[in-house]
Amino acid sequence: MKKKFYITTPIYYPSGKWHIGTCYTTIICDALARFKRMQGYDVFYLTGTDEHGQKIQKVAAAANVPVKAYIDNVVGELKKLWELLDISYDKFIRTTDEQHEKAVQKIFTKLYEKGDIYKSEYEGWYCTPCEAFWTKTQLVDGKCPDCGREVELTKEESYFFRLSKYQKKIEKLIEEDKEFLQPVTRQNEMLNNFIRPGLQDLCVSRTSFDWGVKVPFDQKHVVYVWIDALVNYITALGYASDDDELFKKYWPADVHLMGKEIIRFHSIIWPAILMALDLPLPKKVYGHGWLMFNNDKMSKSKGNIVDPFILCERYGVDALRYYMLKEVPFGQDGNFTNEIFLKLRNSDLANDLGNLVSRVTAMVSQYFDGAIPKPESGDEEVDKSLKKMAEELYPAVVESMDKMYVPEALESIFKVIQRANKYIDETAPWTLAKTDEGKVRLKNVLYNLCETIRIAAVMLQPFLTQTPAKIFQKLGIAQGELTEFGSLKKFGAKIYGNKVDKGEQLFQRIDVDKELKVMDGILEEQKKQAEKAQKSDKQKEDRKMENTITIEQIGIEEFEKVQLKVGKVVECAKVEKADKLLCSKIDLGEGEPRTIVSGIAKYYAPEEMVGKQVIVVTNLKPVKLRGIESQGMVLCASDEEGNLCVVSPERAMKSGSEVR
RNA sequence: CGCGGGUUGGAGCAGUGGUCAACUCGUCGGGCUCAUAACCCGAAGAUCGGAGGUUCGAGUCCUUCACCCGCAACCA
Repeated sequence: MKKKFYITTPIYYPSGKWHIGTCYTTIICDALARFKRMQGYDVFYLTGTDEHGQKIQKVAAAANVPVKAYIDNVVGELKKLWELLDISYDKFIRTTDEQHEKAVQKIFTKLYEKGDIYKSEYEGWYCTPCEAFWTKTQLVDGKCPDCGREVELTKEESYFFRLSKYQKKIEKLIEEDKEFLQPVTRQNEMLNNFIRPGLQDLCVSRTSFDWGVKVPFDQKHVVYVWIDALVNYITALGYASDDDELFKKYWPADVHLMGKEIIRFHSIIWPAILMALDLPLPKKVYGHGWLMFNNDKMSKSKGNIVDPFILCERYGVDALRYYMLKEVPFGQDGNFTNEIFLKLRNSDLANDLGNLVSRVTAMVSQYFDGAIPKPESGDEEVDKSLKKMAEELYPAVVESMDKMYVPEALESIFKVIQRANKYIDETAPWTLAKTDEGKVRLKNVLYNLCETIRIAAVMLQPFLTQTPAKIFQKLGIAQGELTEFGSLKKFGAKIYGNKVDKGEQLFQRIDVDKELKVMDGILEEQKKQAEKAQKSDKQKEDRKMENTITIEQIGIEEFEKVQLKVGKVVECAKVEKADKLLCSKIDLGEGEPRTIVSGIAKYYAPEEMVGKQVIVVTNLKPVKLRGIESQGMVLCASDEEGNLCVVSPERAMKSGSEVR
């Protein structure tokens, strides 16, 4: 029986437009999946979308579209994107699939019956600002241990997963199974930051929104993301359904691949859920780095997203796939810039690979009338060296791929391509062609080159989806035995006699400077559109808010409850161990200046604050922030990107002046 | 001292005690003319963040300082 290989991407959240960062994980998984398939594994490659939750509900409401219709549209685009990028997934799961929803309910019920999910009734102390529940023993002086504020006996009942129960087992798992969480640097991060300090039971239901899977035995609750989303990896295989053949066959997963931001959930919560279900754990959770754009985190609001559709249309799918697979050091953050993208496409794909194929096919046409010659004489040293490299390529790539070092695998392949280019210089076919004796030798040379190209093309198939087929076509090779890994064991496939077809260039060279300007133009256009869209979204959202949530109108007497005064900052210092906090002493004309902590350290230096007049809410309940009691609040304006600006009186006023 | 990572030629990076500090891009020079102004060869360019220490010997180990970046915390 074939060995199985089950690989997954995370399920993506369809709250907006898809961009190049979305493609990264998926392309890597695709390359791994294709590689394993070619190796003869029985591969199951899963991807999909996580479609529940409050945010989706809101976004859809803002767009004034029924939730499901909204999602269907976005998911449709995602599927188009995967088609464009030749993603060979075996299943696309949506958490709104009936099978998934039913299975989630069964899983939830099972965990509940087992006692690993319990209802927290009236014994949870809830800190509203922290959105956190605490047990009585966790409270400090009856207050939130996090922020020191009052907590309330919550009226919102919730279901909890007993994550704490699995703490020891999770700790042991990560400490002992070094293969489980990769790269290793994440292991300590998880252990020190999350596991050892103690795992708290996890709230796994909500009543605050209803776009989700209903808790079967308590309809006003909706299953929250942890369970709903994570279990997709098993429900997609039919776990807890009538037909669990796939589950029996493929579980446990061989690799869950994801971005580093969600490692925590996959390495802690997910195994705990599986333990609770008495199921085997995935063999590996691999967190890769992020793809940065011009060294900036990809963000939609900045409008700096490269549209993959445009990139593929202009430069080809393979160029994009190549970039993703080759340029980003695995496990680390990578950078995407248009310039590097274009340069890499030129140097590797056009110059090395494309040009090699071009020059070789040209010579076969010119010297042998288009038929690949059969070698007649023995090998010389150069031949041996070339052949050796070509023959050693497959094992080398396997080794890299087993470690998931995709860039390294591609590097090996391109080493061979470069070696072939060098081989042409060393053998100088154009000189050989001039004499009869040389022509005999020339047969060997050109055959060796064609065969090397064939080998490289076979190896490239998991990574590039268009180019290898084009190369085979140029060499007159039909898809079949000679395009499979099995044909790589020895150099010398029977391709002589094949008619080559020079045809079109594989990759047209690009004038980088010129093209960069074009791309800047496109980006500029996108930015404008993004801004426009944001504005109209905002408007829609605002309108919606008015209709539904309606900000409560207040009378003047309510406003007067808030006491605002002008104050002057007399002292200001950074709060230790806090990035965002400044602690100021503010004179409010009360004799003693007040101590007020504000989250503006990112925008103001302490010395810059001293002497400034600010508006202070003076009758706010004091609150402890990082151990300092803050006796009020400094008013600030903030935009949607979070930029802050303190509000000052337009002219200097006496400290303590009232503001109304 | 919350946890972790980083600081190596113009850029990006490899290198966990011992030959000339590797590779890619860029720069400069040369070769070739089959090919997509491409390909091949060669050269220049690094006191390996600072200081101290261990050692016969350190980019590599230890101490310390500085700066950068994640994660966590924090934003009344």
